[in-house]
Amino acid sequence: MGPSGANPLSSQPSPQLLDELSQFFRLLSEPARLQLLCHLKQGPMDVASLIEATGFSQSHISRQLGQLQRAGLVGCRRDGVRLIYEAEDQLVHDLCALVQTRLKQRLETQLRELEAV
Amino acid sequence: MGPSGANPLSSQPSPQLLDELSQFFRLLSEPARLQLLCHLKQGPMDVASLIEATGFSQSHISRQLGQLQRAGLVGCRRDGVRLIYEAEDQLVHDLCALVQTRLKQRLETQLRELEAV
DNA sequence: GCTCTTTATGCCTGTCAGCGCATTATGGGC
DNA sequence: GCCCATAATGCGCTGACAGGCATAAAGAGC
Repeated sequence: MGPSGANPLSSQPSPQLLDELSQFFRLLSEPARLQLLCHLKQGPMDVASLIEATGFSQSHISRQLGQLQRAGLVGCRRDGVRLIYEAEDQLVHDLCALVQTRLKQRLETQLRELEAV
Repeated sequence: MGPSGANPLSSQPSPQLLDELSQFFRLLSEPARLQLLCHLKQGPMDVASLIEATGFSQSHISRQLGQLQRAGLVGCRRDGVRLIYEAEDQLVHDLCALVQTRLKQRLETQLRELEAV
């Protein structure tokens, strides 16, 4: 492909794209949010359960869920007086799996190098 | 699979894993680092070129490259007096491509919803 | 309508990391 | 050996954001 190829990341991506990508990754860079996503992956949960499961304050949970919702990673519906949140995107799980595999490989490599000495 | 299944992300991941995952994503949550990675994807580059390409200070570039190197995302070799850095991991590109596809889908969905009104 | 529960938000503080400047350390070339 | 170019680090400033507390908003049930 040429120097101005259409393939997005082959040439230098625009600052906007860089920003959006980094903002997305930023969402996943916080253990608390990742934890919420992991809990929601088990199935829809109401806020009270998330508070109990994580130990965070209600305001904190609410803010983090708000961020995740604005990014489209979670959705919510009402059940009576409660809000039931649920994960809406398989992508996060896939990303985590990829990264986890890599972390594992890296550790194994380091282990082998240690043994080689 | 059972409640304590071996499949890592199906049950609740350990705090350590959560931390490592989030730390990895944190690396990608900074436009400057993402930009460096994108430049290096084009091929190995020396630091001076990276400084010129990005406009960041030498100290900043050095620090960011240090972080990326410790994470194994870039490597470097000497060429005379200069250090030539290069991307060492395809994973970042794959992750960015996945996220970019999702961002695109999301925008298209929003567009359709607007048109539907 | 009012009340009570649940969720969202305003405010505050502490912490952390980006970023540049100035300096030090490192390593090639003479 | 010394000098010079290049990269790394100490320092300080600043902005962003996590996180809790207190309060406001929203909505179900009466």
